[in-house]
Amino acid sequence: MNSKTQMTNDHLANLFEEMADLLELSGENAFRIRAYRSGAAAIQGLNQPVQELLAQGFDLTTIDGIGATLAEKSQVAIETGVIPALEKLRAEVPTTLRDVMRVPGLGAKKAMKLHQELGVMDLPSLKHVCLLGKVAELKGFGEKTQQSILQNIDIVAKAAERLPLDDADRLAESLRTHFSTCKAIRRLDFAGSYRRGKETIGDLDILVVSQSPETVMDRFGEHPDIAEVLARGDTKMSVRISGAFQVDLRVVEEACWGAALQYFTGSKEHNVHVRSLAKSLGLKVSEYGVFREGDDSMPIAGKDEESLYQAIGMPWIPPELRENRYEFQEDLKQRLKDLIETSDIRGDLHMHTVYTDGNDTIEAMAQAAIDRGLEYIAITDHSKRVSVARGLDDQKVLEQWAHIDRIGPEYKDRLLLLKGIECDILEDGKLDLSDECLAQADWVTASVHFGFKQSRQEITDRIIGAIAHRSVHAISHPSGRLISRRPAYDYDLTAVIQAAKEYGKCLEINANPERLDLNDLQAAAAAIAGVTIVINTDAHSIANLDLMKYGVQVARRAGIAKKQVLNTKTAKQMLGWLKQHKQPTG
DNA sequence: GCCGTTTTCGGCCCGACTGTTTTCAGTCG
Repeated sequence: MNSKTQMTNDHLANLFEEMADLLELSGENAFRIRAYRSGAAAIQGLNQPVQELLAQGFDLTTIDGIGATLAEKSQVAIETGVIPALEKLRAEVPTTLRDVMRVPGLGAKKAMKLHQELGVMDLPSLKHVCLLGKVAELKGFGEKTQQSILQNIDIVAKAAERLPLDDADRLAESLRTHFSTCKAIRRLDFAGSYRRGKETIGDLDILVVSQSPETVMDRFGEHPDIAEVLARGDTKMSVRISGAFQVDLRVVEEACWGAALQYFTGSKEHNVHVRSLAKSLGLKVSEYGVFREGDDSMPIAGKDEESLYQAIGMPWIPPELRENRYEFQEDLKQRLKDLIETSDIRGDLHMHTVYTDGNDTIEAMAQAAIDRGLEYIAITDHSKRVSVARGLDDQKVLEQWAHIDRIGPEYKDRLLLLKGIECDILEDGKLDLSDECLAQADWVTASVHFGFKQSRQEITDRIIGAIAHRSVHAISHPSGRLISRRPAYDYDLTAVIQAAKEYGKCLEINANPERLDLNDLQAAAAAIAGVTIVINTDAHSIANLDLMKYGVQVARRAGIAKKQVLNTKTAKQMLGWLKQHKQPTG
């Protein structure tokens, strides 16, 4: 990597994660390993690239979890593209052993033992020695371990797959229904990253109150999608459902429901902080409750989450914020008071109809919006460059807007119907429709759908050019990523944010679970800079209008307040905003 | 390796489960 190439925060964090893995394989001190992992997490949690921070002379050691060593290594990594200590480790420990230690049931110690005793280098050579029966002969291993490795080795790659939020919702619903007939259950909820609203879910955690864990686990085992029971104890059971997805069940006593829910909701980093905080107050927090140090007999809190947080001097923290990012900062109380909720949303400013690639008519979308309690929507079909979607040219979009003008009065007092367009930002930086046409729109959101391979500068210039255009109100799905399918194009988000701020334009959180674009960190950066956020479904059908909650979850995770989101305005306020942002023509 | 209204040294969250042990290490979350 040369100095002109960007070193993203993800890339830098990955280097530290690799350091941690290789140190772990080398048998290093566990706390040193943890330091690299939390350093990686801290970097991933930043909403501005480290490269930019360094260029501004920012002191990285002011970041929690980054000390002198990691700051120094970050600087070197960004300047040279490599970390010398990591290069040295790579020469000593095969980096492919990282896959081996990810096989369920194996860890660093066992992976290293397999390497040293049997010459295992990677997953294929691991499979080979298992099939030869050599693993079972190793001290500390056995027949069962060998069998489990063989069973699990092929799902290592698949296990990396994470469920999008809507799929996770469907699975959770199916499980809830499955358990609804189980009378032994007094209380049931989902915890983990699902409850925190992370953009993808790695596994699902179910928490249950019951006097009869046996009955609940038996019922769990009857779910038709279960491929394998991974573990079953007195209170805890783990299964793998079809594919590689894992679901964990934990049965707890009513008295420690809150402590257990808090614990299993995580994040791990949040919990470490909570427990440290407790410890500093002479308390101990576990999934069984809050205890006075040295006295495990009687919990002083933990029946519900509120009491747990109260015991450590904190207000209840919404799950979306539990990432050890902003929730322990001074301004928490104000932040909680203002935090956006799905019920704050009054309009949706990005959706498609049968005019292009949507499934439903304008009238159907309008009625569905009314049914969902929205006060206004903008119809924003594609412009002509998106030919696969039969995008609209000047003439066709004017026809559509005439259609909206005709039917608009029918919805008077029920729904404000805005004439909008999702206008492509072309490869040459121009917009896909004429200025005269765009000037007649109520709402213009601009998007990049093509030319993803252009240079960072070119794409950045295209987006900023659109932001500067007098008819444009917002940029949709600003990064262009599709989760698990396509990375974001290379562009300068910081510059885009600055331009949006300067021109008073909005940046979108696209609520489609495949996009969630901006993501939580990017949205936080935009909001902190003072950019107005708009949360839209990008619906291509009536049903898609229900995706709004996923976009709101992103905003909540970003700590965004109701007032920072454009479409929390009432219809009247929205009209006022549009009038105010109408640029003089000519 | 990080961090500090008890600490610049000496801590670092805590418990369940499995497989291999004969009292526990490793793994997982």
